[in-house]
Amino acid sequence: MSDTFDPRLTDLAQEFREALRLGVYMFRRLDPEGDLTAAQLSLLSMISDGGLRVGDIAKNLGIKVPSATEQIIKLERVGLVTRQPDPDDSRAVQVAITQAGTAAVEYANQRRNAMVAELLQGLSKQEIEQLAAALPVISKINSSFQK
Amino acid sequence: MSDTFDPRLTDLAQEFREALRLGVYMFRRLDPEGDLTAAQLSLLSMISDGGLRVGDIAKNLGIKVPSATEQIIKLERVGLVTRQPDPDDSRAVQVAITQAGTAAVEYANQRRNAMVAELLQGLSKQEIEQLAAALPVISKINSSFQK
DNA sequence: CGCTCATATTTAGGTAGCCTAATAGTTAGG
DNA sequence: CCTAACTATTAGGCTACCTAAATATGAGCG
Repeated sequence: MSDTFDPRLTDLAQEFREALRLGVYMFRRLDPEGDLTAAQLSLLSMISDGGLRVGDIAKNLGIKVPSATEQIIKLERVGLVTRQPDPDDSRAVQVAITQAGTAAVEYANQRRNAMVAELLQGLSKQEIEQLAAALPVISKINSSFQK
Repeated sequence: MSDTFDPRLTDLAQEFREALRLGVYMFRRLDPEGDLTAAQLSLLSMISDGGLRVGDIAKNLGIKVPSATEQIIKLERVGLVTRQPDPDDSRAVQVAITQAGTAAVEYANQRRNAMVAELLQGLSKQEIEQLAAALPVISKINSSFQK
C-alpha cells in the first residue's frame, strides 16, 4: 500500500538487483555446450520426483503454458519425457521423466555443480557460510514474489 | 585441476544454482511494461558515470560485441545514448548516456527498487542481514567467473 | 439432456536478446 | 608500406519467452 520504504531497504534492493543481474550472467555461462539447456534442465528437475501436468509445470517454472508445452514437446522428441493423457481429466496431460531423462539430469547437474564448486573453492570459510545462509532467504523472497 | 570437491561444496553448488535459477525468474518479472528492459537498463547504468567504448561495454556486461552494438543502436534511436568516434582511436566508438537516458535510468531504478523493497519488507531483520552479507560474496564469485 | 461457461492444452505468429561468421575501416610493428 | 591485429558493424540464426486463437474436455444448471 505504501509507496515509500526505509531508505536502507531501497539501497539493499538496488544491491540485490545488481546481484540478480550478475546471477543471470553466471547462470547463462553455466550452460555447457552439447548438453541440456538451462531451461530443459529446470523442467526435467521439476518432474524428476513424479509426473506433473503441463499447467503445473508452467506455474512452477514461472512461465506461461504455451512456453512449457514447447519445451515439453522438444524433450519428448528426444526421449527425455513422455506425455500421457491424465486418467482423471482427459483435458490434461501428464508429463513424466524417462530413464534417459533422469540420466541426463544427473549428468548435467554433476557437470554444472563441478563448475560452480570450482568457483566456490576460491571463497573463504566465512564467505561460504555467508552464502549458504542467504540461499534460503533468496528462496523465500522468490516465494513471496510468486504472489 | 582436480575434478572432485568437498561434497559439502558440491551440495552448496547445487543449492546456489537453484538460487540462481530463482534469481533469473525474479529478474525477468522485475521488467515492468512500457519501461526500459533489463538489458537496456544494465547497459545504461554501466555508462551513467561516463562514456565507454562498445568493446568495454560488451566485456562489462558479459556479452559479445555485436550484441552490445545491437542494444546501443536501439538506445541511440530512442535518444538515450549518443555514439561518437573515439578521438584517440577512430576505430572505436564512444557511447555516452544522454540527459533523457539518465532520467530513464533513474525512473526505472526507482520503480524496480520499490518492487524489490516491497518484497524485502517481508523479511526479518536477521534475514535482511543474511542477504546483505551474501551480496558481496556473489559479486566476488562473479568476478572469478569472468576469468 | 443440452447449453453454456470454465478449464487444459496446443497451434500460430511474434519479440528480445543472445550468438557466430563475415566485412570494413584503423592502427601499429617489422 | 604492408601485413597482422584490433574495433565495430552487418547478416543470419537460435532459444526461450510472449499473446491470441483454436480445440477438446469437464461441470453446472434449467
